[in-house]
Amino acid sequence: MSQKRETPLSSLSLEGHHCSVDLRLEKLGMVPFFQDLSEEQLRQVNNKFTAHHFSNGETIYRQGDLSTMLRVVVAGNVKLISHTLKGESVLLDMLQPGDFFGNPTAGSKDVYNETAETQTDACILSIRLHDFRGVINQYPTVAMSVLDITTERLNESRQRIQHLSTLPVTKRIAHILVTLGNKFGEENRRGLLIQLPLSRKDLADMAGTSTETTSRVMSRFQDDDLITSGRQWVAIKNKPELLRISAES
Amino acid sequence: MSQKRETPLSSLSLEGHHCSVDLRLEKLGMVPFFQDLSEEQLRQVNNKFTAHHFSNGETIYRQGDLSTMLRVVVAGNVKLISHTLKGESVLLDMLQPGDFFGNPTAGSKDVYNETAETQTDACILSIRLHDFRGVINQYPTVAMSVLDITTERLNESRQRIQHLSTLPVTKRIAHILVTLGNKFGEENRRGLLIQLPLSRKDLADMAGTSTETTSRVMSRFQDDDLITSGRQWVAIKNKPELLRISAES
DNA sequence: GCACTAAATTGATCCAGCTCATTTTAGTGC
DNA sequence: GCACTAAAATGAGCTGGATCAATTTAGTGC
Repeated sequence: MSQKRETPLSSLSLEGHHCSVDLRLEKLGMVPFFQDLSEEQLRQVNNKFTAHHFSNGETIYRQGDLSTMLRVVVAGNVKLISHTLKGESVLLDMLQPGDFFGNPTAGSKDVYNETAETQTDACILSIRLHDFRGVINQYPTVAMSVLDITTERLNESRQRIQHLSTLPVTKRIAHILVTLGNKFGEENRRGLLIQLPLSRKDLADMAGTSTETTSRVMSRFQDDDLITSGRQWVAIKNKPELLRISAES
Repeated sequence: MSQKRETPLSSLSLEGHHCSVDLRLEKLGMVPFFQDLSEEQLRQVNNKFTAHHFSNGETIYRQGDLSTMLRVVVAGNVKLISHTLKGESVLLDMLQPGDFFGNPTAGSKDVYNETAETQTDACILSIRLHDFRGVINQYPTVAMSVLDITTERLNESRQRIQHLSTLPVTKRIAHILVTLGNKFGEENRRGLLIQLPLSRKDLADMAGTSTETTSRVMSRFQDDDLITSGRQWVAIKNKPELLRISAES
């Protein structure tokens, strides 16, 4: 494990055995919507889940696949991407341990309308939708919690619509950086490092713009000493100023 | 009621008394997420609701107001608008009888992050969030149904993000027209009339573009005989072609 | 039928951001 | 330390759609 690493990102180096039954129960209790369950209840729910390890860059499911499972990130990061007919991609969400993904209420004929791809090595739990529906029916607090999270995501999504409709690229990117900093940031000698492989392309797909434009904006931010960045990583040096930029009229 | 009406839109002409207790119970059973309840259960739930009549153009609540109620459209149309700092508006959703709005899981300190405004005369039912939470806990099928609808809205919202990020204005507008046609369309001698006051500004706020551009696009569609339109109304004459335009590569 | 008004249209100009093409560089493996 | 490669940066030119300004028109009230 003494290979030279220049990236400031800490590697997960998740081995297969890290994604085992042992880890599951412990982690499942950390998932927001299972937090209110008792140990016994948790153990029951846990039995319905299976764990899988994915390497960096693997596809978990593809847009258009039949939606049969609900999944939960236990370790690592997952990105949800929606692909256009002509191959452009839109990055819908970046997930963290504890986040669920897949359609919680899909019927037997529904398909995923996005592709899920690991952004690091990752450990993912899956439960069959049928079983999850059972859990929801049995534990109202779980249902409430899932509804909570989904509503929150809807609100975020609507905010993004607003930004795409009304803000110029610079502000959109500034806002995205601040959001990512809040969600994935880790204080560090370089500043607030976004602990996540994050390319210009990823940012562009989040901001709804081209990589070139993203690169130009990032260069400007770097010149103004608001960020530092290298390949696939970004650290925020001046969050207040970025926030100001994203919100100024 | 024999006033001259040139608009092809049928007016609701909803009087106050149309929005009364009498109407409530009947309508409440039509709301998707109460469909599975028995008559007795429905009556109980019904007691928690209060009915209000709003005239065309009234504001039901404002972005930033404390979120205390969940609301359901019984009659008429409601639009959800998000306002920018500098007064631009984004039309988030157009609601129909049966649709709920307001934040179903808001905590005691949450605020609405959009403004709700009637687009016609309207009858609206309200339930206190606390009471609604009770209903959800008591009836898992209601919780499931609300989750269902919220998930569906999230998916729609994400599709819109994709369109804003990747499609040119013409295709976005074509797609919006088809969607509105499917949701609010009524066959008519003019074609598929969108039964809803719908200005160029409304369309522009949905498509994330300017009224002028929207007007130009609509003029082109009219020249190509895809639509007919007047003030605040649009009828679709060739849906297949609009659909083709919205999806072509 | 006529006058009135807000909605819609149309015109002209401009620029933010896209596209295409090329060069530079950060990070890795050896 | 050096070579290699994919990511990032940069340049130049072009265009979709915004903006500003003026005109037309649909629908209503009288």
